[in-house]
Amino acid sequence: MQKGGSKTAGFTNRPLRLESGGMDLASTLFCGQTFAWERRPDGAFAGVAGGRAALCSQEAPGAPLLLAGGDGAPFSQEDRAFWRRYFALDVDWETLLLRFCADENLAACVAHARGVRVLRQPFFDTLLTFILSQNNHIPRIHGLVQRLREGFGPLLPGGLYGFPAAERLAALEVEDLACLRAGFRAKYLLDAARRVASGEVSEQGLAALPDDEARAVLMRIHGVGPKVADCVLLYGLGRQDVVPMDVWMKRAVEALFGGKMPPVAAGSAGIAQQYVFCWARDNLPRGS
DNA sequence: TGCCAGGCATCTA
DNA sequence: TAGATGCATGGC
Repeated sequence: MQKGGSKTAGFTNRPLRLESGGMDLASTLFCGQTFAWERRPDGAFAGVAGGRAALCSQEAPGAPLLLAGGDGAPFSQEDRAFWRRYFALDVDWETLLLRFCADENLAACVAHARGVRVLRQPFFDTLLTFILSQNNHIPRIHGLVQRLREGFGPLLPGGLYGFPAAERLAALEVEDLACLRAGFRAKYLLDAARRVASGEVSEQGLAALPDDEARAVLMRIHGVGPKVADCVLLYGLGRQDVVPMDVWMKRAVEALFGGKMPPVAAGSAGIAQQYVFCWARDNLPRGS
């Protein structure tokens, strides 16, 4: 993105500047917690969240974020509040990281990925994404999410497609999703959409429940097990004390901590796991 | 060309 | 109730 006014195709309005609080934008967007962003040739990142599209760039890790929207209008206060919340810019990360660094091994993970932040993603977007992630490669998850958005999501200003609404998906049949090439996951998407569209599962309802009960409600959805439920709780509902243990995290925890995580500050175990994950992905050989 | 992926549902003993 | 197996597809 060019300074002083984005001219990147489709994103034409005046950039919104947000202090990043030490965030490394590229690491954050590509550490495996979201599949809704793509890097453009000019180095900026185009992505969608909650029915909004944005082009986001950063001069260097830790520098302010510059966001451009696609409708040509200035960002509203509501937009500003949305993106600040999405990027978790209201969190005191330095204090949190200091707490993590009380443990020697976890400190090594934090040092490896200090600029990674846990995003606050929209609930339904996150649910769809992690249903698609099961038993899948990260590159393929990207492709599935992209086909889902482009096939069934709304066209947003800037030329990107948002995630489809639950009501839109709920009206479809499995055959309608054949274009996704999602395999057995297609019926899981529809079951999730129908339960959300009917109100049986809602962000507000889950927010009112303790972790265990919220997890149980999510696992009523066909295709949602403990791992997907925990990822939705962590990334989509801001339950930062849940601990999603995927393969790489498990390997890293075994390699670093002898099979169990060190004690971390209450309310932040999930975030600590994200740092462990980044370390594992970059330090452990595939298939180990 | 074959293995296997950031799981889960279903079957079977 | 725990362990084994199948699932669709495509990256590597």
